[in-house]
Amino acid sequence: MSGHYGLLRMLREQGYRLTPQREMVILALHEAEGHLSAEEVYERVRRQNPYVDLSTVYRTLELLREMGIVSQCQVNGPQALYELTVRSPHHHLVCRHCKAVIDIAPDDLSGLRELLLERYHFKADLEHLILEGLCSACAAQCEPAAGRPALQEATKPR
Amino acid sequence: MSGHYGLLRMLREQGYRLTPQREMVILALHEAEGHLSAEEVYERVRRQNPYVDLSTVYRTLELLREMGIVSQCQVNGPQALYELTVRSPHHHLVCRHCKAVIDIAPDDLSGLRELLLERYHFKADLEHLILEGLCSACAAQCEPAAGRPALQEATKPR
DNA sequence: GTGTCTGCAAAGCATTTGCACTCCT
DNA sequence: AGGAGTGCAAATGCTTTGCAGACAC
Repeated sequence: MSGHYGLLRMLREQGYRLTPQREMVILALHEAEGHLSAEEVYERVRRQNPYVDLSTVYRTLELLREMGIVSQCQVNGPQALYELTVRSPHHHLVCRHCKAVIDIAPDDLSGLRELLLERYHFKADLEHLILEGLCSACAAQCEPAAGRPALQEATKPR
Repeated sequence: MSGHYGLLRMLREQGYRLTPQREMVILALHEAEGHLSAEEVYERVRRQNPYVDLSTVYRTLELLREMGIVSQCQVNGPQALYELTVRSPHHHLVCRHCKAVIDIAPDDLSGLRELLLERYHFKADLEHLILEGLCSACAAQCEPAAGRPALQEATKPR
């Protein structure tokens, strides 16, 4: 797919109005590299037209999500992140301690996908996977010894 | 595993204080069948001691989450849900079409765990994994042809 | 005794909503 | 013309935080 015009047409075809605000939101998502928060979409839209309101951005993102044009995910914290669903697959490892996000290659999950397909005949949607755990730094800091679930050294009580 | 006493001991061993509030939070989670929201933990704790504060529940849940005793997930809406990680390991494949839940063996994920550890030095918490996708029946039924899940027919503009 | 932990109250943040006006169709 | 869509402002809901006092150690 070349541009965002197809997405704009989809709005029309489904009976929604094609407003400048909606076009700017779609364009912002289209030009973005990765995920954007509602606030980030808002900022990008504002550069084009400072009179657009944040609530309009939220309403538009919700509309696009319902239509399946946009996917929404919660990576860290309360803030939802949005992205065009036409984007290529990507996966994240999120450290439960320092909150770092590590991107991993899609190929690293192909083994799991095949295993689930062969053994359970299950077609897993691994297009947008988020796995929690400990990054190397936090693991070294928290689990110098072998213990299964536990932290060994006291992380300093706050 | 008999009770929640081991978890209480873990707090002590890691240098945290063992308070009645923390004990009640752990007990509430231990007695719960599945996931609980912070508010639900709060209500259960309140039945034992009406003077406990909601903020204490939040602080305790955050502490337990950092320690890996509790897992946190966002299922629907903004509200986070909590659960003891010892409940696990339970892995599920959830069909996005028929909602069927398929349990899978923990061993099936050991390959992925090792891969993430070797390649990214990331200690993944795979104790409680939920993967979405299509079960064999629905896959045959729904996607004989192309990939993307199609958009629905025009939902009526509100 | 010491410093962590708690209750209380208030703030913070992301998101939603009511309403009158705008403007796409 | 008419109603979907918007801007504005205020509200909502969940979660966090500052602080003084309480209590586990």
